[in-house]
Amino acid sequence: MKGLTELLKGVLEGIVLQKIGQGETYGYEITQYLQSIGFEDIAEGTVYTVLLRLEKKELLHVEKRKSELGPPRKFYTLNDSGKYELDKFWEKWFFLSRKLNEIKENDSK
Amino acid sequence: MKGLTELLKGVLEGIVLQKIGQGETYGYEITQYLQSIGFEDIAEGTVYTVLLRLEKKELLHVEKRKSELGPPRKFYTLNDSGKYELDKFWEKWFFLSRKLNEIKENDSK
DNA sequence: CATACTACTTAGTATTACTATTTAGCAAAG
DNA sequence: CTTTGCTAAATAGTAATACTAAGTAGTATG
Repeated sequence: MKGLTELLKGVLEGIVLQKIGQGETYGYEITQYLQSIGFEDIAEGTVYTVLLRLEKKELLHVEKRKSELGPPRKFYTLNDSGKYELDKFWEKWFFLSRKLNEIKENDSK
Repeated sequence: MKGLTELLKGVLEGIVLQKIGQGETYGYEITQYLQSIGFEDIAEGTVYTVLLRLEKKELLHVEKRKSELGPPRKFYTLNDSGKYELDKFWEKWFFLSRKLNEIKENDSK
C-alpha cells in the first residue's frame, strides 16, 4: 500500500508499542513483522527512529544482549508508562476510527 | 478527546475532503461541523490551513461570494482530482483500519 | 461606539515518517 | 583469505502536517 505516510503518523508508534507489548522483541524483528503483515513500505530506518523516540520518552525497558547470530540486539519490553501509553493509543485510535466510520456512513443518507 | 494531534495527520485532510464532497461548504461551516461531531480541539486556523493546502493541490473548486451575514465566504466543491483523492483517502484509511484491527485482535490469542 | 459573532489569513513551531548512508558482527561461498 | 549476504542498529537531513497565536474585516445589536 503506497502513500500511507501521512496516515501512519502517530499510528506507527502505536503499532510498535503494541508489538513490544506482546513480548520482548527488537528493532530488526519488528521491521520484519511489519513487512510480513503488509506494511512493505516501512523502512528499517523508520522503525529505529520510532524506537529511539520511545526510549527517549522512557516508555521502554531496554537490554542490550548478544545475539546467537549477527551483532548484538537491543531487546525491548514495555514499562508501566509504556503500557499506559499503549492503552491511550488504542483509546484514541478507536475514537478516531468510530468517528471516521460515522462520517463515511453519513454518505449514503 | 485530547492528544489526537499526531493521529489526525493525514486524516484531517480526508475528513475535510469528505465534508466538501457532501455538498458545497466553506471554512467556518466546516470548523463548526468538526466541533459538532466531537473534534472540539481542532482550531479554526487548522481548518483554514488544510483548505489552503487543498486549494494549492488543485483538488477544489473555489468561489468567493458575499454572505448574508458577515464577511464574504469562500465556497468549496470537489473537482475531479478532489473526488479521486477522496476515494484514495478512504482506500488508505480502510487498509490501515483493517490492519490495526488485526494487530489488536492478535492480542487475545 | 463597543461588543460579539462571522470569516479568513499567516508566521512560526513541533512532531513525525522518509531517504540515504554508515557502522558492525557473523557465516558461507569462492 | 576475501567477498558477499544477512542480521542489527544509528543518524543526518528533508518533507508533510497540525498547532499556537495573532491579525484583518464585515455585519448586527445594544
